[in-house]
Amino acid sequence: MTKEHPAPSPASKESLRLWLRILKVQRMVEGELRERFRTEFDTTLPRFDVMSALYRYRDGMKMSELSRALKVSNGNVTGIVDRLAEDGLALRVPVPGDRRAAMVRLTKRGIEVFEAQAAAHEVWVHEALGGLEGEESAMVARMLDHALTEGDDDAQ
Amino acid sequence: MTKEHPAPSPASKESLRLWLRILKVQRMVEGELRERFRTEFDTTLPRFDVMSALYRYRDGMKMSELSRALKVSNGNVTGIVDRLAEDGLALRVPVPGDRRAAMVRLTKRGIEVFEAQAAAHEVWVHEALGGLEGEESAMVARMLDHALTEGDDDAQ
DNA sequence: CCGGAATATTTCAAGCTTGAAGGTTTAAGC
DNA sequence: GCTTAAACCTTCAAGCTTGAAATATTCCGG
Repeated sequence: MTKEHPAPSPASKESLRLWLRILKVQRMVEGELRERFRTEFDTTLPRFDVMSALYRYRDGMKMSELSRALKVSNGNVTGIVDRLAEDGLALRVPVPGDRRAAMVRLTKRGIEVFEAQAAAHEVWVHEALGGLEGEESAMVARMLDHALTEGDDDAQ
Repeated sequence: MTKEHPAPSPASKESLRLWLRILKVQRMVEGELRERFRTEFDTTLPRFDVMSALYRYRDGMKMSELSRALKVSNGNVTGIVDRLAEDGLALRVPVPGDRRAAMVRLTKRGIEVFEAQAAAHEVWVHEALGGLEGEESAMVARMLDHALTEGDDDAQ
């Protein structure tokens, strides 16, 4: 019996399989969340992400801080904040000592709206990912972190 | 079936943490891949995805099959295939018995180009996710699958 | 054969995303 | 003080994405 394994199935194949799995889960969950946010709150995931950051930093963030925190481009944040401001959920406040910068913060209504959305979001995520028991869930999270320790330079 | 509801530190928090971890890995890897595809092949991930499907189905796919396989909207595929066709990488072929439908397939050059891209893609993914040894990688993949068995109806 | 339902695809508006370019304002070196 | 660099933000073009509406074609019951 010749033990002739076809193509030594290199480690890169295993990584590829993992990557496709991650992508599949991500797309499925994100699709679910997008649909829910759209129909139940008439909003989008990017808006929720921005509001989430602003909720954590109640005193406000500069546009640049926001884009760094969310790891999206500068120009991207501009448009999203524009729309949040139009809807009265966020607000641009001039920075006293610096006429270039602007602080962004949630309005009172923005805070209320976000809290409702965040509660629903947590439930939705759990519904989508509930297939893992607490211990497994934590383990997967840990291993995922470990997966990109190589080549990752700004862990958070 | 397994309906637990621990009050203090609910399981949903654990799911949320896992979700954020998945998102972080996905964004990091996808960002890396996008940058590489852009600079080294002057293409995009969505284009690569479409070509990948067409490479698997050498005889061609209908637009609707394509959008179902990639799990993206109908209208989405139209634009991507348009651009691939403009670049001479893909081709629309009329279906004999049905004047509504069109088969899409890679051109000879499309096949060559895709093979080069796919080889690089595999390496890039491994570089990005290489932090896990083969066995761990397989385990995470398995658990991720399990994570959404609840509520998942079209596994593939 | 006719008319409506189903299928296949495109078009469209709105929003997200990036990378690059532009415009201000501030900081730093000399 | 002046000049140059840096920091901050916006604008822009191109592409992706969705959901909904519009076309076109085929299928099917009667």
